[in-house]
Amino acid sequence: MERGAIPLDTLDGPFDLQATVESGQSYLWTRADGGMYERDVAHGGDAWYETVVPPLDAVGNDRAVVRVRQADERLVWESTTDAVPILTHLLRLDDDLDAILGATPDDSLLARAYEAYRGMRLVRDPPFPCLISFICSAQMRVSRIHGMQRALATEYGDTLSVDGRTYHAFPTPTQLAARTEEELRALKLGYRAPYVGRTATMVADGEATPAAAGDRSYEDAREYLTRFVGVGEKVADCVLLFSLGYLEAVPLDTWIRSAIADHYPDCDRGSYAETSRAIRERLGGEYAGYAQTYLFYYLRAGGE
DNA sequence: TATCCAAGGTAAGTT
DNA sequence: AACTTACCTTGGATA
Repeated sequence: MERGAIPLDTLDGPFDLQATVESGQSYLWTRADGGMYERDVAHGGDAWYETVVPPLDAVGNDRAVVRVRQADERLVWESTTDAVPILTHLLRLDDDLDAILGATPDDSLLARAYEAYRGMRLVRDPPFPCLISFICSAQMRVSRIHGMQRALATEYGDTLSVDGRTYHAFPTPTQLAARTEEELRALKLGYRAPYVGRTATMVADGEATPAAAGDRSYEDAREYLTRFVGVGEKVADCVLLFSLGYLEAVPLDTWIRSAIADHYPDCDRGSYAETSRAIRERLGGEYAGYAQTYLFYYLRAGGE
């Protein structure tokens, strides 16, 4: 594998790999020590994280195995190709985090969340795996969502062997579409199994693709994504925020809804669309999704 | 040890 | 359009 390192002082603002990868935005990385979401890694800890990256339109890469760890103020990587453009894309190393956080409103809850997870960035997950991940996320715990994605990759994705280690790529739409509902239920997807199968079939058949939402304005893009089975407004917002770069998207999940009830009650406007507009405005508009993701991670970890 | 419950919601059926 | 209800599974809480 090729090796390299990205000095973190070349970025605009801080970076925290553990917070970025384990905050519940992406379910496509695994920690090499196996402790993902379960055993604590101190912020700034030096665990290896690894993933198989599909070809990305924005990067122009071939499929690649990427391993990365944060140590000594650097992002150290090993990869089957040059990982710098891939990591820059996936982990949003090109964001000016100081400017983004600086542009959000003066708010004591947000300030505590920013302080607790200083350096956490949003991710840019590959669109199809992101879509499937969040279809699986309905009424499910973070660690189990991750387990489902690992099971899908292990069972139905390509197996790669590099330097004596085995990696599993996330299944392609065609690979997933070939599975029956019963097979997917056997992976403990529950009632999400037919959603995953039918959505994979839609993509495999060329009927629609999540990346196609990216050409639209934010609310049109959200509406577009709800054509996929198992995708409502909340899951659509997750795909827009964590894959397609709509940083204004604020997924109204259980945690942000409780934050609205406790801290921004005037933003509860009844319907998803109207509440979404109100909280988006309250969290600063353009980068409201950054604020949402800090709040989600902070509140889920027990912060108040 | 047994039971209960909520987990990053959505689809389908009613009013 | 807004409101109900069913839905798989399981780890952790409660009895």
